[in-house]
Amino acid sequence: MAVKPPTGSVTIEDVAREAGVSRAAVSKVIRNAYGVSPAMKARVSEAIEKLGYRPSVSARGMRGATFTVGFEIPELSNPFFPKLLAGATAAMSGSPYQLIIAPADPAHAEGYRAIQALVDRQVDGVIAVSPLVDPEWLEALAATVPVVMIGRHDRSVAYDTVVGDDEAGAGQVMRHLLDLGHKDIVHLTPAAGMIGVDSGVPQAIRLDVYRRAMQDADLGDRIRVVRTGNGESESRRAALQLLAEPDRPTAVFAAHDEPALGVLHAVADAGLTPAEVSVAGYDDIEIAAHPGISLTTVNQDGERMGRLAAELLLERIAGRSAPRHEVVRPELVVRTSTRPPRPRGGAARLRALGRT
Amino acid sequence: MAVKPPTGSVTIEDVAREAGVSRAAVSKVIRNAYGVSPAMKARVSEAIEKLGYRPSVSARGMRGATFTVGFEIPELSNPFFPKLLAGATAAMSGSPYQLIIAPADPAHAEGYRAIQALVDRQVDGVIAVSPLVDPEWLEALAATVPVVMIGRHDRSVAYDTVVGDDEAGAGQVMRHLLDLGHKDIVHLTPAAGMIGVDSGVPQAIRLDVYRRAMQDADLGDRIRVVRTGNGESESRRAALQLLAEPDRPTAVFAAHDEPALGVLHAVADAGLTPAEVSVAGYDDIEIAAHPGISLTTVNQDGERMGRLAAELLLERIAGRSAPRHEVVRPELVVRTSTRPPRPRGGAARLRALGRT
DNA sequence: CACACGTCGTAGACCGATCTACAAGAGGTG
DNA sequence: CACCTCTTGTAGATCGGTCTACGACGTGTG
Repeated sequence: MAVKPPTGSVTIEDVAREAGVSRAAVSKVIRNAYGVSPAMKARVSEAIEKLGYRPSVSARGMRGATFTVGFEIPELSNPFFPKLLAGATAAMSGSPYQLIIAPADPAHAEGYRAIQALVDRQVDGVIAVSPLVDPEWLEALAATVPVVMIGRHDRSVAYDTVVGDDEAGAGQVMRHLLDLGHKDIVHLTPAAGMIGVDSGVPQAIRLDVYRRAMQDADLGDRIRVVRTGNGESESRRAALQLLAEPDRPTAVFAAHDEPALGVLHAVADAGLTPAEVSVAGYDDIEIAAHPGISLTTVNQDGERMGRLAAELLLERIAGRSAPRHEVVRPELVVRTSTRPPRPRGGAARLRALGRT
Repeated sequence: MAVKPPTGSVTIEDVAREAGVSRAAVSKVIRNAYGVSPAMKARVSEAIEKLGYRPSVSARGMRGATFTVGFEIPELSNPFFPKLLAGATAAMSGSPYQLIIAPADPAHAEGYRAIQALVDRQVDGVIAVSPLVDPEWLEALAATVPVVMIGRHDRSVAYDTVVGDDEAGAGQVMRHLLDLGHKDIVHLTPAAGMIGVDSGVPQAIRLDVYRRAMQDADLGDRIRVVRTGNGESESRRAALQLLAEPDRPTAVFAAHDEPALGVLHAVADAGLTPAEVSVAGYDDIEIAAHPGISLTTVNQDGERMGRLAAELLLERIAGRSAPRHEVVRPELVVRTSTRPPRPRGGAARLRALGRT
């Protein structure tokens, strides 16, 4: 067996008695602090081993560090988030720090509660993915404990950030669609309530880029934004309605891969294929590469983002106070869900003629 | 703002001073224990509110409960596990308990480390999905803290279990494939090292059911088991080799949906479709229902399993000591990735004739 | 030989809560 | 009016570590 079985509650006191030394001595050994003779270290280590002693993190937390970092995350269902976690876990793997994850219960005040729960547990640092929490609140938080935020475009001096270049990523998607010849491009994005007013959440930026790209291509009058929840099923429903309209769009740019999957689903449900309606997403979740899906999307390298966040946090914990803001360059991945638009007959063509 | 900003470190002492009462009084109020007059409660609550006081979980943990339950989980990349978490989070949502998740770092002793980390942090209970940890170790653990294991078929009196009926689920898959007329059915399962010897892990049972079903159908000589890692890419490679063989199987039964996706991927890569090679999985992850995938699989209702596990754990924490073992009934979901086998020419037909 | 110094180990305060035991005061009863 | 009981609040020990201050014990130096 790799590990000793957990033994009821052996305290530092027990170890001290067993080794015939003081509590302080044992404490020194386990922290390998200065002032320990090899002989004593050996005796104490032996006692620890024999009794299966494990220091209580709670007791430790009362004075010093807990060697725990907290990762707050909204919904695990979107496969992009586990990528962040995987990256962070890997980066943390060598360090003495343990990662614990607090899921933000969507039923409760989005993020706040989960982050609070971590802080209450005396974590030595926090990584969070809550784009909606108030900047001032975060500043106050960051004054208490090192904080790294993922996916925020604001630049506080109090906390670090890791974020993808959504401007560039969304720009690439729009250029791609426009280059293919699409003009009726709909943007699918989370409901307004889910995007803070100019909070700089990624979705808000993607939306903005969409609008500007359409304007710049002289398609300002064809701008159309559909709001829907995250998750496949909601977006599928929304897309079904959209596709049933007489002059349906020729392309849909979804703010994330999950809703994009919903749109693809709807396209299939409506008896259509990407040849009729192109679909693009954002994140490049693993399944997007599957031949049955083959979704054009933007790769953000979530693992790298998670790794970066963990590294920044460890630096902060180690003492750095100057803020750092890392931007990860995204990359368009073209697959078969986006194709040139097919010329259509009837109403759409007439409308197009009437306009030009 | 929904929540007060985190204020440095307000202790119970500060609150007591502010309200002009003793520490013990404040403690009583926050635990809403007996012996508090409405007047004092009001004064104290006001002080708590005013100072933004939050009790330290570490300090609490030193004597009593931490109101924290730990969830150990291997790899988040398989979308089935987040389902468990979602269920547990939902079930916990009403209770005063906070869920924290410890990812089992695959680089380190599988599960042990993560579970230990949780116990070190004084959680009031543990839910774990480590099918490989030693039963004796678990018994020792369960003597210390309430434990619920997910996906184990052993029945200890020390800990509760929540598990799918893999016998039934795998049986349904095999019956389905055999009914369709398949004879050359390959089973894809994790490498032997990943399945403990008769530890009763789900994969071992599915494998066993596969073997017996083949025997019972007089296809004992066509039994073929391919070992591969979890994850899409490994199984995809393995499947590509398999499909390149002269007499490739007509159906593949994968022990999980993730490897099943890999097989589907390989089928497409090889220029084939499920009409030539049927594929079945297990778990019914969300994407399986997507028309581009349409994977026949077994629904396990992961959310329900997570919810059950959380409920059992809360019961244990509340004092129950008699063990409970919940079995969730799985259900075959037939989609288009499984179809009747096509008669083939050449070698395969000759071989078949020679046998019969 | 007295003194300073470096090394090793210990005593005890301290962190922030909980919880037991007890005291003070209010109200009821014979 | 003494006595009992019930309610309400407090003092102080306690949990298991960390950390500072200090003492004891060689060793080297003038």
